[in-house]
Amino acid sequence: MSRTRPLTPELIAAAALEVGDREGAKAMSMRRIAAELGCDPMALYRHFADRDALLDAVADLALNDVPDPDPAAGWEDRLRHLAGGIRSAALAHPGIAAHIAGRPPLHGNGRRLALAMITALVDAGLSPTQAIRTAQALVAYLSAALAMAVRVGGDGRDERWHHVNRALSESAGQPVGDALPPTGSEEQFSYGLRLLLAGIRAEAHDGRPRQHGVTTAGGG
Amino acid sequence: MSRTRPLTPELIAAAALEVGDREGAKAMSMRRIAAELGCDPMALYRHFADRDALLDAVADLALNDVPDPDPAAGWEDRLRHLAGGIRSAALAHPGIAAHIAGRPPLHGNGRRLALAMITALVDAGLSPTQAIRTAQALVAYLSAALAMAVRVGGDGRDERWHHVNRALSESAGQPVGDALPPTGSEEQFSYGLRLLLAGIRAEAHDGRPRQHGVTTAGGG
DNA sequence: ACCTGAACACCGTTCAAGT
DNA sequence: ACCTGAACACCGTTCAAGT
Repeated sequence: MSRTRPLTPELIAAAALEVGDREGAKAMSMRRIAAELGCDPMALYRHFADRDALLDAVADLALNDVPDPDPAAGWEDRLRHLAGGIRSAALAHPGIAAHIAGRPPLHGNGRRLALAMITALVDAGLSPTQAIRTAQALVAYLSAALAMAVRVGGDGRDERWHHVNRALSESAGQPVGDALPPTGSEEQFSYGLRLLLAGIRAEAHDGRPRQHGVTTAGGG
Repeated sequence: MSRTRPLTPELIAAAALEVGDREGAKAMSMRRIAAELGCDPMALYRHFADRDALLDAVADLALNDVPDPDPAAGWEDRLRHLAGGIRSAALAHPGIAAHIAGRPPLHGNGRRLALAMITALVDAGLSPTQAIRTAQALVAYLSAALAMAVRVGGDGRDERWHHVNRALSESAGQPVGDALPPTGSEEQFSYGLRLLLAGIRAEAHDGRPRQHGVTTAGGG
């Protein structure tokens, strides 16, 4: 296509993302991406060490759309907005969602968002060390929850998580049926996030002079 | 090797797990597994619909070693033992850990362990619906945390998560350095689990007549 | 010196040919 | 009827040959 411009990492990542959005995660092959750009597959290796490095860049590009949280908002709201924004990005680019997942937020947007999380956690009252550990736990949860969400909602080909709900609810002694929000839903996602936020509140109160009670005052 | 026996799903899964343990996740190809068994690659398709189905069986086999928790123990200890057991299984079979991760616990050991989780959560005071939603959140956290742990500890080839700690702690304003337990460590894993357990306690108390206080009485 | 593309060593899976 | 393996349509990456 754009054989005029001189082929930057950004151009390559954008082409790869488009291929992924259009044809799914495993269509993002070096050969397929090169074809999209109208260049030799080997030309990509001049800008990325290997396929893994290229996918890092694609995952980061997909996070461009996630805004920084409003600094005036409370720490819980900021974390919720970050999580929601990352969820939206993952659902907007299901092809790359699994990669957003597993990759360490070393550069660019990943780093930006991880730092925003840590800032919010420090504001919650955690020490820097606690904040980083907590951010890692949050990233872990987000990763897998979004991978599940995309699998289920993506193109409908993986309904197996729905079966889990059904099978488990039967075995649990009570037929829960449709009362249970489907795996990958916004509601299921927020539920897990709420558990973590409650845990963070507890952690924050532990290291400080005891507040007057366990409360949800800061929450939304 | 064992060309005598008639090639069951179990035999195939065992051979695949051995290949994965010995040569890593991406060595578990249909062709390589067939070679290990001394049979035609196509013979595997008589027992599994496709590679994905075979890997489901391998992931489940890897969970054979995870024991049921002591039913006499408190619900928190049971959850901790389940999480610890799954962590051990993942570290014992790093080749398959990423697959233990993403797969719905529909059958066999996955289902067994998911039910044990749900039972513990119901004993914690959650409704069946809450218990299932919480179990999904726990599975999400376990998945990604173990995938990280294996990536870092596996064969040393992915140290990037360590760099995250270093980079983030610098940016967070304070050099945290070695005070921070490494990503993938037992300590980091337990920290995230602790956050979730605290969240579960809060959730359990919400729906019921208020206990006399927030306590860790049931914990270890 | 830089770039290219043929070649290497693989894949998962289909399907027609063998027993 | 059952099983086999050649063949199809791909991979990521190396490396020697071209400009």
